[in-house]
Amino acid sequence: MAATVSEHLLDWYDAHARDLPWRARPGQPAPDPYRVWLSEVMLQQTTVAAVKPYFESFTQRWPSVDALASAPEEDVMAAWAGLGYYSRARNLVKCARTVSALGGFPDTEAELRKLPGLGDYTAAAVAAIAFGRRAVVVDANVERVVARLFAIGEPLPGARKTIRSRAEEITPGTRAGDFAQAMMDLGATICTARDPKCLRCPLSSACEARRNGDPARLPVKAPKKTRPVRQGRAYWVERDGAVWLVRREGEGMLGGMRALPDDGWSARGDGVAEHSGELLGMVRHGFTHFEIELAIHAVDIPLGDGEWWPLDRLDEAGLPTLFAKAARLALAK
DNA sequence: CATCCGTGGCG
DNA sequence: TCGCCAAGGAT
Repeated sequence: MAATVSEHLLDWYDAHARDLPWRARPGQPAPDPYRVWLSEVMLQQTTVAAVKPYFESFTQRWPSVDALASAPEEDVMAAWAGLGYYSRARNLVKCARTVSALGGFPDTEAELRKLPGLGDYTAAAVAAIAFGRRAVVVDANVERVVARLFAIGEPLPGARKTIRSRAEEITPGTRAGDFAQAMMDLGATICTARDPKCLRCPLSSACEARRNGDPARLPVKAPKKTRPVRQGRAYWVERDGAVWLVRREGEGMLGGMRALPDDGWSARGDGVAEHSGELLGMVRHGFTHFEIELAIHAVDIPLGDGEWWPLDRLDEAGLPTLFAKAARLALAK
């Protein structure tokens, strides 16, 4: 019966696969491992719609892993600005340089897993999609589909072991890459979190949750904590058509990204001393585990270690969204 | 195992 | 309007 699930799903995929820029077109040879890897990293916790324009610009600017490996890190960080989870961009550069030095991507799941930024999911996905390996690819889509297919009521994250074992059982020996992408397409378009479209699902007849009557209930998740609201200040220092920008250090919040000087609200210990100046306005922004209310103050003297950035090229600075909002506010005054 | 780490869209 | 959610990884 396990074979039946993958066969139904692959048939459905052959007819309904989404046409995505990182996928090989029908008739083309296997997809370029560089493009598979790049897309998989960009897609970590990020929607297809958000990734598309970044994937296009990255592959145009850096067509190969060697090209990316040769790029200055700050150029890559700036190009990543707005996509979020900036440790991905830091690891992207590290990984590209490692792979370039190796002469290419390793072609096994175990070797891929050793590269920076590739965890269990991405190593399995690249091994299966780019190299045709049989690998068990488990992301949030697969977790949802499998939890419903087998009516696994145990809440996440405790259910992960059970889900992985069920996913292993239905993963076919060949076309594991297509199978993985089919599961993700199914999860993204049919077996969605809020409103599963069971009437169009190729697996509906095998689905235990549907038989039980309430597939949308699964998978069960632990309740989330409410996000606290932090307050902070950022400083707008403008002189001769330029603004003073710093580059945030380290691996923490927005690490490696250009930014306005701030008072250390993100608790990284490298904020500048509190200054007062005209209050230009407030910016509110939500992060994963807290919200920030940022007061934007105009100040006359440059603060901290930074550089003057021409205002007419500010969009090229690569400011993360919080500071892009702050800049928009300041420039509108 | 829990926490940290962005962002934008959707119901 | 707002909580939830997305092709997770590192520590």
